[in-house]
Amino acid sequence: MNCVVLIGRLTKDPELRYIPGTGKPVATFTIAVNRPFKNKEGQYEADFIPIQVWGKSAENCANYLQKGRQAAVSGRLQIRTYDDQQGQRKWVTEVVADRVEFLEWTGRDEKPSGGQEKSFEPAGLDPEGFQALDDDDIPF
Amino acid sequence: MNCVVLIGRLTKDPELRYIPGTGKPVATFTIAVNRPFKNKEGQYEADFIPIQVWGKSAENCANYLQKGRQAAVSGRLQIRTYDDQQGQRKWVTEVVADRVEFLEWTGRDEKPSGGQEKSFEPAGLDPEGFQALDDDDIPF
Amino acid sequence: MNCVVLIGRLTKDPELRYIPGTGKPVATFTIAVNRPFKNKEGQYEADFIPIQVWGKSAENCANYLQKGRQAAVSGRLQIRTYDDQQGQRKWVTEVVADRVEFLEWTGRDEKPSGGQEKSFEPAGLDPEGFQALDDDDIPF
Amino acid sequence: MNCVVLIGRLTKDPELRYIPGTGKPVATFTIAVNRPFKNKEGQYEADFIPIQVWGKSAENCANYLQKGRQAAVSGRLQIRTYDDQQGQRKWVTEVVADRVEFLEWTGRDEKPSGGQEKSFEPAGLDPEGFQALDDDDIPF
DNA sequence: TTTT
DNA sequence: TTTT
Repeated sequence: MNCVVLIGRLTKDPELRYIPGTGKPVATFTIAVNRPFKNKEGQYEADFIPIQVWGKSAENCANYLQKGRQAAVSGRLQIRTYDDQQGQRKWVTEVVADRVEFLEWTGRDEKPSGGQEKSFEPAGLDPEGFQALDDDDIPF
Repeated sequence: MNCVVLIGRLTKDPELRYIPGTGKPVATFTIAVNRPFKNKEGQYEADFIPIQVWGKSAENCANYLQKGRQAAVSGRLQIRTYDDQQGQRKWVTEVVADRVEFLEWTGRDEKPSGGQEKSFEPAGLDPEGFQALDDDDIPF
Repeated sequence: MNCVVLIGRLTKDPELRYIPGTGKPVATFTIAVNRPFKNKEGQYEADFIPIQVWGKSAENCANYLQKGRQAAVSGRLQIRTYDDQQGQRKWVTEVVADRVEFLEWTGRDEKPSGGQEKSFEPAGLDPEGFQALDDDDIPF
Repeated sequence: MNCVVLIGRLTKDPELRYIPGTGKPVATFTIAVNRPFKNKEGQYEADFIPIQVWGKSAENCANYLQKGRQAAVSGRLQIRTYDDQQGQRKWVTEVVADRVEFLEWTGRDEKPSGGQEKSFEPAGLDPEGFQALDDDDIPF
């Protein structure tokens, strides 16, 4: 059993790539999850948690999410190892999402300046956004 | 282990009561959680899940949540039995929340018509909204 | 978002059925999830939570789980309505599992009486036990 | 919202320390969480996830958990930074547990050799094991 | 090395 | 740098 649920805001726009060979889409981004308590300095802090999403859901994230947007993510914790340029073994902990929900939608904030907006659909209305990911075995 | 995380919209304004004797606040409401797939008729459906919140968090819900608002709830599943007026034993399943986050805030949608708005703070900025509930043993 | 994780013991052996027409397997059982606190009488209580499992995982549950066994279940909360024999509308809350893990194995308690035992594999070693369920739209 | 639920086995005995000054107990250990799918080589792998537990629950873990034991952990993901001996900034991801359940108990496997056993109570029967942690602001 |  |  390995379940994670997070709600937070993107620190940057998602990055979308396609795995060479298979063409499988994968999106990565980081969300800032606010802590529910203050630190010693009386300030709220956040945890910055890297997210990995595969398949059609990855493309939805690339299309509909941007820096600052709020999202809910469910998935599993995964630890990945790699060797850096100096040959040092490194560990990365990330959440492999099986589901991403978009918690803000342009229905509300569209046309602030009359400009053309990205169409923005909540994941809850997008059937393609919900498919399970089954391609976790391809590391970067 | 008994963990539940839900995101949905309130079907009505929360109801706030105070337990006679102890004065302990408790809020109840129902959230509509959209299902991520269509039914046979090609329609999305929702599950309507009753929520129970205790303590200071109950008062925050009563102050900041209203019908239609989006909220994230974490807590535990609880089954409560009672006998109805006809003496029939009934079962109620509900989520006893230990945490409620408010996912929309008037910073964005304030003054749509110039009317006076409820002040609306995200739970993430309200330290009082995060305290753990410790009084789950008082049934209705 | 609708995520549930439970750990408890089966109150009875699972029941396995096959949906007429599709032949889709579905298993149902109830788990007793102990509450982490005492009631007013100083006793621990449990919540008895109905579980529904589909597909190959349903057959695994029927084969490997029995009354008293401990299991971990993850899935989503679902509320189902039906009309009883008296034409009364009834509500049932259940957890539709997308994953069931078996937390005890006969490696430890095998052959208590020398009798023939069900073969018992932990879910963690049974690749078939992990497949996602995709057939949640068939109500009973 | 930041919820994690894991089930796995301890890779080593827990380490228990007391924070200088406050005397607050904190236990740390790593659990191996098996992945539900095989890698390219046809082998199952595991994620090794560091856990941090505070307060009375920390002492319970130190007393009742050992290398190889199975445990269920719920809590939140936290990312901690520190500077190593070379002055390099490092990131550590860990789960701060608010609840640990012990999934095996000596009631079953006691006296394999007639030796004296640690008394072993499941967390579900140990009221002290369930108290909330409120001291997350003390880093190592 | 970050979101609001 | 790991559990069963």
